[in-house]
Amino acid sequence: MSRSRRRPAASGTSVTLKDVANRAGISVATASHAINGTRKVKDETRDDVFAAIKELGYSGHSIARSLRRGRTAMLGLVVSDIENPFFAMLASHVQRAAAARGYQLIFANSEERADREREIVEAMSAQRVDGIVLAPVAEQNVEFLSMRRMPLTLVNRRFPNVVSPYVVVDDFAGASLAFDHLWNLGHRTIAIIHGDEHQSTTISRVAGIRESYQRRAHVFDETLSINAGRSGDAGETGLVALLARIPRPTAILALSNWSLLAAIRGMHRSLLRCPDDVSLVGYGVTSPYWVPAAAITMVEQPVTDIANNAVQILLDQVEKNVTVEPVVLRPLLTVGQSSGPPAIYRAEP
Amino acid sequence: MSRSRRRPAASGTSVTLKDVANRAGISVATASHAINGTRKVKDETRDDVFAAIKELGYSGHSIARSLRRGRTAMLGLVVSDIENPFFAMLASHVQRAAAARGYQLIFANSEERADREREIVEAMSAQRVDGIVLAPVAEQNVEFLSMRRMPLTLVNRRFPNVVSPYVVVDDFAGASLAFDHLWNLGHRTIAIIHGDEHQSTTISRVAGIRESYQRRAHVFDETLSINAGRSGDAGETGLVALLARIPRPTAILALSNWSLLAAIRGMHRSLLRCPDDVSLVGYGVTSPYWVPAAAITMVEQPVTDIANNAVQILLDQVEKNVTVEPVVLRPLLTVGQSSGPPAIYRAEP
DNA sequence: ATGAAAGCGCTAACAT
DNA sequence: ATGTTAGCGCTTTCAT
Repeated sequence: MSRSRRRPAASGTSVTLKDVANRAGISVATASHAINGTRKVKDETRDDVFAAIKELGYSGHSIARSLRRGRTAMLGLVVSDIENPFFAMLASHVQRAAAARGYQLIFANSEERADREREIVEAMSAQRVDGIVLAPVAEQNVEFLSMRRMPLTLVNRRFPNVVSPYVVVDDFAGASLAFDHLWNLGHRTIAIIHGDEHQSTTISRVAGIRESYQRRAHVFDETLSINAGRSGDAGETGLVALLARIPRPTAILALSNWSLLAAIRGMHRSLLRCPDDVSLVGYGVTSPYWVPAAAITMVEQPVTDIANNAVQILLDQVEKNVTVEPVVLRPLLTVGQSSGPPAIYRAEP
Repeated sequence: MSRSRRRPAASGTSVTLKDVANRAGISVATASHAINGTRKVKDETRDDVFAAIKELGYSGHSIARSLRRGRTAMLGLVVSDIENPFFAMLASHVQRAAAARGYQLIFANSEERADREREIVEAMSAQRVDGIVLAPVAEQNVEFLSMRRMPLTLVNRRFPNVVSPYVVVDDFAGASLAFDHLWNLGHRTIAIIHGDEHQSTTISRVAGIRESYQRRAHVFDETLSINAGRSGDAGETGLVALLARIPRPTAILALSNWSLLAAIRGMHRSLLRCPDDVSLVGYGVTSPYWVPAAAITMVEQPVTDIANNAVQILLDQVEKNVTVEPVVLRPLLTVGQSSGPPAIYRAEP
């Protein structure tokens, strides 16, 4: 006898597994097993189940499944600035990699703010995502997640004092690659524009430049180095001043996406063209809406590899409960049309 | 007596509401009500509950809550190209608006492909999101969601034959705005670059141009119109050809983000500068990594308003079950440094 | 090869 | 003001 005195879920006309089982004339257990392939089911029964599914338009209830299984099949992705083409591309590829392995992606933008990041990781934690890919802002939020045993993979930046799997690019090597390219072309007066000096990426890249000079028994002229930060026009303004010097730097090495933008604008304002007036090498990603491939000589961050590796080692933790090793990827120098020998080697004196 | 013969959820050491209730020496009902404020609880008891929560590090289980309540507090966002700065900004603002109202955001990128879009909406549907903000690709997928009674708000594009709430910008008015600006400066030979001709946005914008000519008893010279599509360099190449014409167009009107990029590249290749050689007006969004505000005269899509309205009318459907009216926003012309009177009005003949 | 039924952790109707 | 408990829809153990 049916009492039905409770009608909590606003389930509407939602069709459940029980409905499917009834329609197929079997038990919910068998229906479940038929769907998931978790145990042998007679072919005929299985066909009945799928027929019923189709007829009723059943589509499963992943919330109920998650509650029972203790897994949500959802991953979190936290980026620090979705308008930065690097993170836009990262989001795109992480989402694709996650989907390919049966996971949905919850996405959020911390806007480089530690408090936003805290809210986000707490919300994702409460939402019981199975793991998080995090482009971290504040060390303390990483610790919060570690404390709660949340499977975690850091990308882009990492913190020396925090043990957590990460996927980064060898920025020291990348900067050296760019420097060697310019040096071998004959450049000796190279302007450097870099991002926020507190970030591990900037530190490694600048260290790479410094070491490249040392290796050649040269001194790194600090006055040729500009901090473009991550917003504002300090980089652009600084570069304009630098390009007005005599003798003028023969090359510009922009060590981040934002720096590259500053460099392009500064050159434009100085009415200089590359590679004729000055060579330009960037560091970051290429994307149609941003810098088209091969237009500018670039140290390319392998964003697809970063995304794939991040998802891979995150799911290794989630599914196999395996302790994973950090991944350090090699950047690649793509020679484009923006760099060439310094003018002095060509025509005029 | 405890039997505990089942240990399904890999819950680890997860602390539940029951633990909190035990610790506070009360029932789970009271604990629940204290947390949610769903009924009167004695102040002292309430304090005990929150003390217990803090001590045990309890953080709720939104999966269980979702199952019981029939709501997930999650919204879906499907964009067609996350690398396009318009959608990157949209994602950022939709996520923020959703978070402000207590909703998490599931995000996905359809890459302009109907089949990807289908997978995505099916997955989100199975995930029981409470509603979806969709930048649609295929009409049929919109119908699929309508059929399943999924609360839905379309953005950017809409389909004439589908009834579904939407938030769009008045593209007809926006194009007229841009045209009037150029016309009033004295331009009469205006090159048009637009996006994919099958999209409703392109159709409205081009119609706006056409009508603007008619209103002035002029004929729209179709040979001045270029289709830049949404990728490739057709726009750039077409523009270079157009700018080689004699007499040269005195202005370029780029009717989409992608068209604007094509225009900038085409001008660059033609060694022309704006506004001195030719005026340029764009249509889309401004963003530091893309086109900085005020650098280029632009019809700006009010992306923050789009996002806020989309979330607003989506949640009106979800929470109030209200039938909502579509929203048509007015675009805004921002005059920047890229447009001025045609050269003929200034110095040379 | 299949079923019966116990919960996953929570909310809320029905108690007191 | 608080407690008891059914049940959201599913997976999975135990039993047949």
